[in-house]
Amino acid sequence: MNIRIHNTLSGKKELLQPIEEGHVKLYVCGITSYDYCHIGHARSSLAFDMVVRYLRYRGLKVTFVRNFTDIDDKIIARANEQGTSAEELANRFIEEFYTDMDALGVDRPDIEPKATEHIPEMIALIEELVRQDKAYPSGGDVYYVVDSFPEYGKLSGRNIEDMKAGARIAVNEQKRHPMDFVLWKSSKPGEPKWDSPWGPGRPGWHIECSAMSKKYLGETFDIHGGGQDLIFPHHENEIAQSEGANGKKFVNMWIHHGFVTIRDEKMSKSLGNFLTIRDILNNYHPEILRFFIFSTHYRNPLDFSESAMQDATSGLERLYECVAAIDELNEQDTTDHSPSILTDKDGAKLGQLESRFQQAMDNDFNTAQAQGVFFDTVKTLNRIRRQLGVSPSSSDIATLKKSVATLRNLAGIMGLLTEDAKTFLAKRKQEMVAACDIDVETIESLINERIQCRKEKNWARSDEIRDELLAKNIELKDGPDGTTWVVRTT
RNA sequence: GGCGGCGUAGCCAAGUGGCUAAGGCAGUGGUCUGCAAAACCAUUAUUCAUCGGUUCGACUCCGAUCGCCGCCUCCA
Repeated sequence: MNIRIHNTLSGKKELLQPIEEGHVKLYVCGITSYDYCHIGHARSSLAFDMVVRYLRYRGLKVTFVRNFTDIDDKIIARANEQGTSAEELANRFIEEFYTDMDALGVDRPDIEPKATEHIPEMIALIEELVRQDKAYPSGGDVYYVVDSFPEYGKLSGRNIEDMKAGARIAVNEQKRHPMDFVLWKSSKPGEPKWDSPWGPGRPGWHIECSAMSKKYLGETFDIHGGGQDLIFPHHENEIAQSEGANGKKFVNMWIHHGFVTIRDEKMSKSLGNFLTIRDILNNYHPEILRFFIFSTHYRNPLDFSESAMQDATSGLERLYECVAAIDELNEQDTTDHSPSILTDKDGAKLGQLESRFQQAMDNDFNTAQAQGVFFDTVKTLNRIRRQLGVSPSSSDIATLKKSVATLRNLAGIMGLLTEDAKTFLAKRKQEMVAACDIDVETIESLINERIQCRKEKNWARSDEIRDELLAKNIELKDGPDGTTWVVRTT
């Protein structure tokens, strides 16, 4: 096995070599639960869902931990706005998160720890840092001594002096050094609080991941992931905390995915270009969103637009059309006597489907390239299917069916082609007809009228019917087995 | 200002120094069709932002320039 992953720490692709043979330990930073999830969260969940599925498909055992940040300033502020408790608000949006994840078909991680359920572990870690003089209490808060960790900045490629020069850090009287960051925050009246050796308060944001990853995956583990915006300061601070306290390397490989943009700008509420997962799923099938997200490599920015989603729709339908057509081939109609029409080249192409897929995915989970392999295969399958005679060779049919089974299996790693193809297409068609100004009965009666006209060679009326339907976005297709119709998508 | 990334056909998007620069959408020609559509076949980048350098050989490595984006404050 030769899985190579881009490691943010080194800036290079490195061979995945789990510390424990055959067992990958993965920690991903989950959501802060104070609002509905947006399409960027969807990308994160889907990317790591794909990573885990692929590693398991490759025969590795994966322990996947993804946390919930269920206590922090934003949660407290939002709870106050809504006249509710931080706990109630956080739990409500965790439920909403699960609703979205289930709709997207994202598998649950093995362990989903919540920050509020690991306060003792965090306090223990902070105490250890204080004991080693790598942290100091100050006015009820506890701060990390950035100067105690010479490698501070190694993940994000910056150094303490440069950052001080950046001067975007507000001066805080409590801190000895402006880059020192908070491990424990004293609570103001009315805020949620836990007892600690430094008085009542709550944990700082970064400490939870250090504490929980240590508890569930150990002091050193294989992969830590998240969005690119977490590199600094979140992950940088996690490294400082964990390596400072444990005296060991924290994480071997760091995976960071890119952003989703809208009109080439990062989504933000102030710009009003903010789209939630449920906004998208109201208009698009979850597999279309998955197809779109996996059409670009996970580290690249991904620009959301209606037209990009339309492309994704066309692409996914093309895959499903191919699968549906081959599903429909009847093995009863075959004969062992007919010669195979497969060329050596066709056979080779189909035979290489899985290895080409693996080659793409082994190379830093290149889903875009893997999708290319799917389409390449579909092209071959379509061509062969089209060339089949009335009584095709049973071995050819078997080859087609086997290829489709493989295709489905591999696409399933990205959560694609998971539905029955015929059902998927029929459902799509139904939804689209609903959006048209015409019903199925009318369409079919017009088609029947047209069939009659065509028999009588009344082309004028025949074309008139076709144009009439086309005006309502219904497109007719005259095939050897009669006339079928589709809803036009433009 | 510091750090990181990106710039490949009309659009989207792969490309792990050397074999034909994947694939999708759109376009064009053909097969099919009464004519179409769909499907299938063929075709569409002598060239990878620009300029230099390393090399027998660079889209791929190095440097500079231009343009775009992100992080440096909560952020997927």
